Amino acid sequence: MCKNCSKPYYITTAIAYTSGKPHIGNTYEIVLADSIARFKREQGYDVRFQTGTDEHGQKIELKAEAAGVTPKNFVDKVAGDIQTIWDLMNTSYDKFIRTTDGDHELQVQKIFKKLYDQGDIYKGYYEGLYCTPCESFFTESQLVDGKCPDCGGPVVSAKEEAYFFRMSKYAQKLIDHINEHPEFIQPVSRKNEMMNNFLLPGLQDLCVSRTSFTWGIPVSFDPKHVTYVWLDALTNYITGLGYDCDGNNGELFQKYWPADLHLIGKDIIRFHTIYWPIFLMALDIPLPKQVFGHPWLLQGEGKMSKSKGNVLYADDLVRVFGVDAVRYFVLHEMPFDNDGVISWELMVERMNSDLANILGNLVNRTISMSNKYFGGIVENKKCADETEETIDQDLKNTVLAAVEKVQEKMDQLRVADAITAIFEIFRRSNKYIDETMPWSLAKDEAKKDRLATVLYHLAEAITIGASLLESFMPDTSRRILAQLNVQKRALADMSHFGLYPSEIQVTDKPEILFARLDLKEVLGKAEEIQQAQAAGRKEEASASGGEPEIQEAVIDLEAKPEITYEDFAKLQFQVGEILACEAVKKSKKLLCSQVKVGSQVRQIVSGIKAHYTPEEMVGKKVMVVTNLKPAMLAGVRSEGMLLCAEDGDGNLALMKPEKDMPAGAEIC
RNA sequence: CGCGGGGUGGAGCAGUCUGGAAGCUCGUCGGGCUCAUAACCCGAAGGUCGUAGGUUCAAAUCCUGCCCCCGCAACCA
Repeated sequence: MCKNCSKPYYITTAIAYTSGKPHIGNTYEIVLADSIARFKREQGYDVRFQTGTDEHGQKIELKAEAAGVTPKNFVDKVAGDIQTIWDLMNTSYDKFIRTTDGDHELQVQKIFKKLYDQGDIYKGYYEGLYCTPCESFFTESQLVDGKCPDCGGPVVSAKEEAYFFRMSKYAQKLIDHINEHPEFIQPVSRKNEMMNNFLLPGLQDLCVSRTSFTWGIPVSFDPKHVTYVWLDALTNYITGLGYDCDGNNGELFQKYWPADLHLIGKDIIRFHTIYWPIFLMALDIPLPKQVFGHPWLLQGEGKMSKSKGNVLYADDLVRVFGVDAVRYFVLHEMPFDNDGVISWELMVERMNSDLANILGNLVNRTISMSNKYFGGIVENKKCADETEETIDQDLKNTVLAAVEKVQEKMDQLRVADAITAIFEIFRRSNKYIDETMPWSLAKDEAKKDRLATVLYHLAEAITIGASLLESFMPDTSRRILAQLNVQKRALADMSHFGLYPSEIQVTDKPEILFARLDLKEVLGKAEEIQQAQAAGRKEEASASGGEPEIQEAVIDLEAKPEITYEDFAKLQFQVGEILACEAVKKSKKLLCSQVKVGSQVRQIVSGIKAHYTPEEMVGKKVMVVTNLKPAMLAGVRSEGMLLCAEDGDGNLALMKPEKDMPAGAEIC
């Protein structure tokens, strides 16, 4: 009877990198996955939903060092924070895997060994240009004027021993698979991108080990190497199910693999549609059925950045709007294959218009009328004359059509469209109230049965709508159903309108589901949150006392190591006069100035195009570092550096002498 | 010619693959209603679908050139 019953469905998100707190864009992915997982359960599938954290790598090693803790302590903290946010968002994952889990690490080692033994992984050399003090490799194109882009020091050709995966061996097989399974990469537009840019030109072998850092899973047979990112991270999808390289796979693996859906950000599609399938082929494991690269959620007012203090975090948003409103927002506002926009203004608009007005108010007015006219008893009197019957039928049709449409859209992973379809029910219900005018019926005792019928239809429509809402706004769904005093309607029972039990008593105290918000107040809160961020969440010691002054943003920089006077004396600063200035062609940020310093004129390139026009640069006397080694920027030689002050928003101001001084004057 | 995404009424988007009367939500204006969270319902105004060409009986949709915006990358000396 139930065609999907106990049919397994395995869905995963990408594992979050534990280098810091995830912002709303990261959080979007888990909420999206959750809504799909919940809906699949609703459809009768036996769902397994896995998420987790990616915890290795040099970046974490360095961050932990900077924080003065061990890498393990560092990732324990961040992974905890991430899981807390996932839980706050009410996501129904079954497994939270961490790449530092013992069983994962063990399997990664075994997989590495197996692939090595069968010849897919070979030992070679990572060749490149190496900067010794930075302990980093660079490619030719990364170098700046032939020097290390980080420290400006010399680089030498060097080889680092490393293990590589022979990608080319499986390329044709993968190309065939992708061609034969057009649904494999979603949205389809991404498929061509992968084919044309990576697969067809020929795959390069992938470096899968490193010796330059130690925070990773050691290669069992060559412990100075640690497994490098993708072989470690991607395998979480199988190790989390109890995959065993020796063949003793756990029950979960047998039941749920291959995965039905890997939900990931569009930035890592390449790894999931090329490297991951090839690893699986090498291990002789079936490929996942579908990889969906979702778009990004972008901040309305420019790019999110920590220094601007405008990064949106789920917990901050939840404090202002509530969990379900934030879920609604990210799900609804995110189109299928374009990036979505998020801003405080848009969230307030959605909150007020959709959630408070259309949904919350509908539930509220319906329950209020039931109480007012029938003491809260909802009863289907099945009373309608011919014209009334037409109106009723249209309501029913709309509701049943929405049920169909939601399923159709969810099958295509078009979550935003599915939500829109649910709201069709609520919109139509509001209209139904106007068409039937219950307050008018209530004035005529003879129309009592018709009135009861109208209210019954509303209760039924709302029950179906609220039940559908469970996948997207679980808590709201539960609260509405509780007010109507009914159980959630199963999806399988939604093909008929009118299953709401007759003579039910609804609540006599309708609760406000979503209170309308005042935009100004919300923007005020947003301001507070931004300031808290900008202040680095520092406790403001002098919170009490003192007169409020016009506040200047606090900027605290990470302190650099102390230097000696000798160090300082190596620097030469002079006043320079800008004689001419023009934009550097083919560059977005650079201005090229001719600067008079003493008797010389030197050419200096600066990344200040966003802040100064070439015209206003001319004539300025500014502070110049004159003994900096010349460098090539965007193909233009730069012989020094103009000094600027930079505020927390990235605004720049050139440093000028306080009194007029001749070009060439030493600054000391 | 670095890679990619995009330019549709005031705002945010759909529609483009598979040409055939320009759609949705919000906002604005007007009207209706009063059960309800000043919420709900109806109507209207507002777009030569970035631009210039081309193909076609027909182009937002296909083709070509150009302009602009946004990510990434590279160059923030």
